[in-house]
Amino acid sequence: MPLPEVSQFIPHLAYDSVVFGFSKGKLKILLMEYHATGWFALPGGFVKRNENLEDAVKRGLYERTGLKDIYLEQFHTFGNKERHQPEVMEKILQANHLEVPKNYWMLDRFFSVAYYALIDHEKVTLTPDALSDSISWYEIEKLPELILDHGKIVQKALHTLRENLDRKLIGGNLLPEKFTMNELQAVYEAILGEKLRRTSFQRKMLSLDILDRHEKLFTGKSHKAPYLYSFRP
Amino acid sequence: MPLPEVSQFIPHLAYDSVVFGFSKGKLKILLMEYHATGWFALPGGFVKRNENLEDAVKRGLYERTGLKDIYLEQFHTFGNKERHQPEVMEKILQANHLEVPKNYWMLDRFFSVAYYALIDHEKVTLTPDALSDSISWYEIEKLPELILDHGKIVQKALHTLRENLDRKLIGGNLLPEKFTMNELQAVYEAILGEKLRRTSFQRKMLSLDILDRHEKLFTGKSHKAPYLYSFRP
DNA sequence: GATCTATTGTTACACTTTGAGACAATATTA
DNA sequence: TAATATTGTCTCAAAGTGTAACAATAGATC
Repeated sequence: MPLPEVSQFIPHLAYDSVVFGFSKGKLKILLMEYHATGWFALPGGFVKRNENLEDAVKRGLYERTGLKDIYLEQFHTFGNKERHQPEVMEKILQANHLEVPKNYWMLDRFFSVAYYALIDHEKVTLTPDALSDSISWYEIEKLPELILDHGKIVQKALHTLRENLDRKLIGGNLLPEKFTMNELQAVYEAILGEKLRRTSFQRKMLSLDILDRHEKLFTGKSHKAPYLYSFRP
Repeated sequence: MPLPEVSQFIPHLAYDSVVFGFSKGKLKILLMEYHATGWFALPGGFVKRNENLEDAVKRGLYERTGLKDIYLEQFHTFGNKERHQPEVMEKILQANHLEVPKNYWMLDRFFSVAYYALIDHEKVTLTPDALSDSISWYEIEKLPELILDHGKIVQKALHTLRENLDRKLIGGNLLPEKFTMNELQAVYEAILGEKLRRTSFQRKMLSLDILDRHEKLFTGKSHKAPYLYSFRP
């Protein structure tokens, strides 16, 4: 792998993405593990000289998840000078047997525009990039330590997600097309980190008039079968 | 005035600020008018190489308003490539009789991190910067046309301000230390762009338990005098 | 000083929303 | 057929909100 050249990219500017997914009742995010360092980081990248900011994020997400048309929200730009730790990036590059020139642009100070994404856990095809061993799901409750300020970025993403939960149609993006009311409630509970009342939740969701009710889902369990719902287009 | 050198600043990165004030029942923002162009813009600036992003914004606001400890919220970063219109900055510099070198850094593509600020209209001492004729207040309802995407930035700031109105203590930052309930209501109405019910508003504000009630304000008018309130520290 | 006017602070009442639980419906097992 | 677990709906109380009425009062008018 050749070293990226600064002529292709905007210097000093990067993005990081907090990609949320939901499976087995848990809220999870995607993390990358860099080669030979044991270091974990958010999936991020650089913006091309002639590329829209949001398109750069979509490009990065497409390369790593295979998904287009992802639900994306920009939530904060991190610009403290304490973010600048050139030895971190240097070690990551060296661990890939790359010869890092003096004053190489990737070692400069970077400002990072952070986005969160919501995706259907089942639909992704995870592909690590050239610098990393793996990209995979980690429970939001059990994250490893992350490089730089990525831990703070995750916390801020989660906080924003909670604030937006009532105002934007978030639940649907984390579930398949059709889902039961119980599954939707589990998503809300995982995001909020608290239990909700079943009856109140059902009444509230139905009163919002944003769900379509479909056929019942027979799971083979010995009890009443729940209806399937979808978000009204 | 000498041209700023790129060695001092982070290239490709700027900030813009939407500074809200309230007077005579109207919500207003600060705009600068550039020399000899008739062009209006938001107060903005660049980030020094060794400066925190937020400190750069505070520095710019201090230079223009004389205020420190300003209520600041970052709300979005604008990064579309359509923002890049080098002829605009070139004309602004030329109008100041500056010799603009070829490939001068200020003509490059810029990403702008946008903040809104809330200040007490009475406390400011407005000082234009070297490139502008004036900095002054404009009613949010009667803004002139702005350069680049600054009109969109204002709209997004206003939208965010409305969304945050219930969740953050916004009203107090736009008023003097002590104020009447009517003045507070006028701030809310100006931000939301709609009339509110007097009695519901009073009950709601008092029930939040965030206001201290002080002495009455005697204005000389022939009716019951209103109490003064302040936000509880 | 008595009365009038405009505005403020509070209360009353209807209506809506929410919390908490009860209850009926039902898919499968025993 | 009865038992069990879960779902969808309803009930009732508690809390919150829209609306209007009412009482309080600072100054003006007589």
